[in-house]
Order: sequence, then structure tokens, then C-alpha cells
Amino acid sequence: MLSIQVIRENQLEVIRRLSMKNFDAAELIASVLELDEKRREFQKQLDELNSQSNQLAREIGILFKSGKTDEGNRLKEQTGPLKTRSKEAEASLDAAKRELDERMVLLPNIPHSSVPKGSSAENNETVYEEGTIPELPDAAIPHWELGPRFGIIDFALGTKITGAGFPVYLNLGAGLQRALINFFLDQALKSGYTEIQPPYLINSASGFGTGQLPDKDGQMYSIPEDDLYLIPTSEVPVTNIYRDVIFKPSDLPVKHVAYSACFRREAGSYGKDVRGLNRLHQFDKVEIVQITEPDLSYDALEEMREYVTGLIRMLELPLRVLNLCGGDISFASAKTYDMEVYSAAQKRWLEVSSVSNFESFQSQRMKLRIKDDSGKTRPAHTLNGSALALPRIVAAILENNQTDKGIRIPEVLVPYTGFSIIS
RNA sequence: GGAGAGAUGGCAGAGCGGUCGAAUGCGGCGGUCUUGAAAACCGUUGACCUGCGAGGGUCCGGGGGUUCGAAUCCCUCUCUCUCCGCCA
Repeated sequence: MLSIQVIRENQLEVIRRLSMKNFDAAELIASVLELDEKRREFQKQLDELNSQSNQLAREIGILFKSGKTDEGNRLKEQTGPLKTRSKEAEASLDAAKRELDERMVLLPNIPHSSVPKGSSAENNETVYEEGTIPELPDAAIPHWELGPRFGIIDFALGTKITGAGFPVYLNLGAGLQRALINFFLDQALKSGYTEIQPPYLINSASGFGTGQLPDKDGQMYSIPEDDLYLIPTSEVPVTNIYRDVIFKPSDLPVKHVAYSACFRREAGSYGKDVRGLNRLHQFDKVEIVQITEPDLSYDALEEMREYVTGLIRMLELPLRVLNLCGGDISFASAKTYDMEVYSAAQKRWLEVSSVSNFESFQSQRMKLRIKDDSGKTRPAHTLNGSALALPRIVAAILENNQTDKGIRIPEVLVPYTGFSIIS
């Protein structure tokens, strides 16, 4: 959520910058400002009326206490009309507030000035590309064939017991999963992140806090009976730990890492994008989250980007970093880097991490604030990124490292897997 | 799942329906004292809305009600604790 003050003070600037997200905010902002005006007007009325009734009640109290019941009763008569008026003012105020909120949550975050212009993925800016794209033998096959052939991933079995998009990892495949998770967690710990094991189900307040609700509820699996949702990423429970929290400056930055399974409905996806491990309903991910002072959040974003590219490098995978354009960054994000690895048998880049700075967008929703020595409170900045999401990493490892002897495991993982080749 | 108890400021813990935003203690901050620290003493110490400010308003788990007036009474929801049952 954007701050109403920012909108009030920079109306045109906000509209201009939101247009970079292909979002025409003019009408919405006009109505927001109007409702804000109304809200303050009703608030003033209500305050004034309350002030009067408080005054009267006090006086009546004093009169009754000192035995002047008649005078007290006379004063009481004045309270009736005051009460009706304040009921009215309160109703108007509530309505204005509700409408204002309804509209405020429709406004996406403002993209940072370094976000490239553009309306679709084609306009994303390649920050850099590194590593060599492996030459595979003619007999090379994509991971969705490799998995079953080596008996390490069974897609059909997942379909049998659950449905499409829920693969079963077997034997060394399961071992590889576990190894990656532990490797990622250990690396993050080394970089100063503290580990969290969050719940996999969240309530709607948490979904709202990080921006999944109300607009993207169709992307989460829900449990209506208990009013809960399955987490689409551990970002949601981990960031919401700090909902309604006020930090001292010395508490920051907060740096957390969490492994969790992630659940996504992925309604509307189709074709080659969902083939094999490319897009799943359940997948494993290690996520990093930071909460920082506002003026340090872009340093943190760069640091997280460096950290994630470091992981990919260690796994010996060809890497590409994208600075997402205005039209491609998410609703809540101010700036996002996507990290991609090259999957050599599919001959395509696969997104394995998305690192975003939400600035105060989530904090505003969550009331996550910093209170400095002067006693002023201001929203903190929140960031998060995958470090990393497993399935596409596994796809790339399987495809890129296939040899006629089997699939070679990247060296850094061998201490974790206990094997160096899948054959 | 059944029965009961409770939810108050960073924490602990008071609070006959009437200047209660809330006693007291601890913690935090500032000061006196000290070479320094501790102790002691003094002062200070919630959030939010609105206003240039003075000020005004809201908040004692959430929502609703009674009343001129609610932290205090009533209803309801949520959560916590105790006992019983079941159980990884």
C-alpha cells in the first residue's frame, strides 16, 4: 500500500510513475484524494461532537457527585441530539474509510527510477550473463525424460496420488533435493541470515500483509473451513512475523532464511512452461528476507542479488541476471531482479530466483515500522528473494550435466549428497 | 472433543460505572553523585488520527450493546491457561 501522504503531495508524479507499470492511476487517485478529503472532514466533525459529549459527561458526573441531581438531569437532556449526530458522523466516517481502503489496495507499488521502461518480458534489461552454455551430445534429453529414466523423479506417480504438478522424488532424486536445501541453508547462515521454520498455512491477515490478498487469492490454495491459505512462498509467514512490530534502528537489518515447501495453483499456465519441473503446484524453496532502514534497502537489494548469483555460480550453471521492466515487475515490487539459469536440453533460460525490494509497500500494509530516538515512526523497507527455488535448478543440473556415464553432481553438493554421479 | 478460568502499557501487575491513558514494580531513557561503573536519589518513558500550533479525538484481545458517562455491566468472536478425553 502506498502512503496517502505521498499521494497527496505528489499526485502527478505518482500517476506518471505508475504508468510505467502499465497502470492508469489517474481516476483511482482522484477518487482516493477525494475520499481522503471526506474522511478528514468526517473525522473532524466526529472529534468535535465527541469533544462536546465528553465535556457534558464530565460535568454531569461532577454534578451528580456533589448531589446536584436536578442540574445533572437537566444537562442530560442536551446529550440526546449530540448522540444522534455523532452516530451519523461515525457512519459517514466508517463508510469513507472503507471506500478509501478499498481503493488504496488497488494501487500497485511505484517502480524505482532504475527500472527500465517496457510493457512485457521482452523489455527486461539483461544486466549480465556469464558462464558457458554446455554443448550436449546429440542423444541429450530434457529433464522430464532424464528423471524417469534414472528413477529419481516420477511425474506419473505424483499424478496418481495427487494430480499434475506434484512430482514424486525417489532415491537419489530425493537425496539431491535434501542436499540442495541443506546447501542453500548453510550458505545463507554463512552470510549472516538466521534460520526460520515457518508454518505452511497462513491466515488472511498475513496474506494481506505481504500483498497476496485481496487481489491474488486465486493463486493460493485455500482451506475455507478454517479460513487459512497454503503458503505460496515462505516470504509470507516470515515477513509477517514482523506485522505490527516497531523496530529500534539498532534492530536492523533483519536477515532471515527459511526453507519451505511452496504451494501455487498456477491457474492459467499451460504448454512448455509447465512441462516437467518447469512449473509445479508444490515445490521446495529456500527464501531470504530482509528488513532494512529505508535508505539502505537498495544496498540490501544489490547484496541479495550478489548472494544469489554466487549460489548459481557455485552450482556451475550458466547465469543471466535481468532487471525487470515496469510492465513485468509484480504489483507489490518497486524493483526486481530475476536470476535465470540455462537449461541446455530445453535450450531455454529458466527463472530460479526473483529478488525484490518492496520499499514500504508491504510495511505500510503490515504496520511494520521503525521508531528512532526522536520518537518519530516511519515504515521500514522489506525485501525478499529466492535462494533458491529447487525444481528448475534440478532441471538444469540434470540436463546440463548429463554424460554417457550418468548425471554429474556439482562439486559443492557432493559433501551434501554423498554421491557424485547419478547413474 | 468436554468442563472451567482468563486476556490491561516493553514486561509483571492493580483498577467501588464518573477528570483512568490507566496505580505500583521492573525494564528503558535523561540527570545528580563517582576517576569510571554499580548502588542510591531525582526526573522521564505507549500507539494512532487531526491541526502550523495550542489543542482535540481514538485505542485497556476483536466486534456489537446498555448508559449522560464503560478498562469496569451485557452479548458475541478470537486467543491463552488448567483439568478430562484422544493422539504424532
